[in-house]
Order: sequence, then C-alpha cells, then structure tokens
Amino acid sequence: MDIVKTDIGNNTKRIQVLREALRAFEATTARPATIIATELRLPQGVADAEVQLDEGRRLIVEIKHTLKPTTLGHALAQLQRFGRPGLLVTRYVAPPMAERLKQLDVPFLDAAGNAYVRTPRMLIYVTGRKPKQPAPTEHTVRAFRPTGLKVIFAILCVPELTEAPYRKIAEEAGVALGTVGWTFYDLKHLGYFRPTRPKGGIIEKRDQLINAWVEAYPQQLRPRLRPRRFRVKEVDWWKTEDLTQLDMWLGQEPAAALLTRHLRPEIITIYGDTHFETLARKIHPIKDDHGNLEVLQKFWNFKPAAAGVKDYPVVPPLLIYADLVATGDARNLETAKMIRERFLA
DNA sequence: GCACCCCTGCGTAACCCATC
DNA sequence: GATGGGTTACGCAGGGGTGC
Repeated sequence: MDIVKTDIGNNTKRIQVLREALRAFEATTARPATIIATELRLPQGVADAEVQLDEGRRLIVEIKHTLKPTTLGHALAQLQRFGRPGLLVTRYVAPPMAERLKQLDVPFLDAAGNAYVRTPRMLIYVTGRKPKQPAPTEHTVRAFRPTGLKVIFAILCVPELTEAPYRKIAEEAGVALGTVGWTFYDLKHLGYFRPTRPKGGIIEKRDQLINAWVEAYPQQLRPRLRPRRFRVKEVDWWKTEDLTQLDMWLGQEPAAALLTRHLRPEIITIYGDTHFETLARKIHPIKDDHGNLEVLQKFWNFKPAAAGVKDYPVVPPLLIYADLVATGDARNLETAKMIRERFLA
C-alpha cells in the first residue's frame, strides 16, 4: 500500500480504518491499493479520502467506523453527494450487509478483508471473513444519547435557542434542565459549539453536526419514540384530515412530497400520538407491522418553522431528511438530497 | 429460565453564583 | 436582598450480566 499524499489531522482513527481495510484488500486479492489523498476538499464538501485500487480509476472514500442498517442510508447519501465513483470503508461488514451493498452496487472494503468492487477491469466480492477482534464497546457521549439529541435537534431547528437560558432550552427540547448543561459541555468539547459570551454562543461545523445527528437519530432516539405501524385502506386520508388540531405532524415521505413534489408517499409517517385515538376513529387503522401508516411520539415542544408548506403541519426539514436517509431507499435518498440542499444548506 | 445485582441514563431539585 | 440562571448531587428506572 502506497501513500501518495496525506493530511491526517484529527482524522487519525478513520484513516487507521482505511489503512487496515486497504491492507486487508491487498492481502485478500493480491492487488495494489493506494491512498491518493485524505480529507479531500471538493466543491460539494470534504471527502474522507481518495484511493486507487488495482491501478484502476480513483474512488472517493467515505469512512464509517461502524456500518449498520440504520446508518447505511446516511453513508450512501454522503457518498453520492460528490457525484463521482465512491467506495465505502468500514471496520467490518457482516454477510447480510455485504449482500445488501452488492445488490445496491455500492463498492465497499472492510478491515477484515471483505470487499465488493466492480470496475470494467475486475469484479471482486469477498464476504464471510470474520473481524480479527471483536469491536470494542464504544462510549457514546451524552450529547448523542436520546435526550442530548433532543437538545441538538432544538438548537439546529431554532438557532436562536443557543442564546436562550438553559431553562428555556430544556422546555423547548422537552428534556430536564440538567441534560442541557451536559449536552452543551459535550458540544463544546467536540467543537460543535463556541461560547461567544458568558451566556450564549454559536453553532460551529453545522454541516458536520447535522451529519452526526442524522447518523445517531435512527439508532438512539427514534426507537424510543414508540414507533407503531398500521394499515389504512384509504390512501390520501392525510390530505383531508385536520392534523394540526390533533397536534400531529407529517414526517418522512408525505412531508418530503409536500416540500419537493418529487415523491409519491407510500408510507405516511406521523409524529404526535397523544390524540391518535381521535384520528383512529376516523380512519380505522389496523395494526400491521408492514402497514402504510407509521405513528411516533413527538419529541419537541417548539413550533417548527413553516418551511414553505401551507395548510399542512410538517416536521422540521432536518427530521424529514434524517428519516428519508435512514430508509436507504434510492428514491428517498434522491429526495433527501434535494431537501438538504434547499432547506438545510 | 429466573432472580438478583450492578451499571448507566436521565430527571429532579437543592445549592451556588451573578446581576440588578 | 431578590431574582434569574447554571451546576451538580442524588435517586429512580430500566436494561444487561451473572449465578443458580
């Protein structure tokens, strides 16, 4: 493995994963792998690295410490934003995940030697190799635990809150006062928040903070929102029901459809279940784990900005984006990209 | 398989500090 | 001194691990 140019900076751990994966690739396939550059600055953002496999064309690299079904969508969205051939690199890809990536035609390498790479010159698919050592248990900072994610969500959606008293933030985010202090402590240490005066400050590296939130949300917070699925016979019921009165907010596909006109929603996602019984009396939902209606608890207390949609209560674009990306569906990823460019840039 | 124990996450509320 | 706001100790709940 040759390294042509490198600017590792504070990205050491990720580069270490990349090096291990390239070494494993060389050992498994007896083909050369070269790091061309790390932290590559492109018009669309900063790519983790650029590599060349078997002297073929160069690939933009997205490095993920861990790759799970819930984070796959986000990883793909990250990779696709550069509009160039990409490569996912991670510590370990289990066989089911490897099969899924192959089906999606997403090239990947892991540190155990598993790989899927397809070019005009070669096709490599290695799966079933075990990781050399079990993944160490990772300590998740409190900011990226469920309640911390609520605080981050609040300040990303309502940036003025970074100037507000902790009690106000706690109220708007729906968390205890103590949680706010811990969250800001973590955000400061991670470089996402810079105090500019004794009380208050500004969000730094907003793009990266959004990425971190989008990655953590489906793992940490979403499962705690009591997601439930139902089947509803009528398709467009959500267009006529007055959801605002029921404190219900459209998310994911219907929200994306209203914002972009790029999607026909198949699953209607709703945040806010306190008045679900009232709605149920009208639309007669039947419990079904694969149904076309998903209901989750609402986890914020602030009033989301309208985001250009009249007459419909729609969750903040950040949540729409996170939910779409978590599905990993190609069409949803395309729509997510549009939402990010239009509403989160 | 069950019961118990321990650890972690999180909310509550008391306490402390700064400002007016 | 009153009030507003941040910090932190403490206790509860739930989940995971361990022993029987």
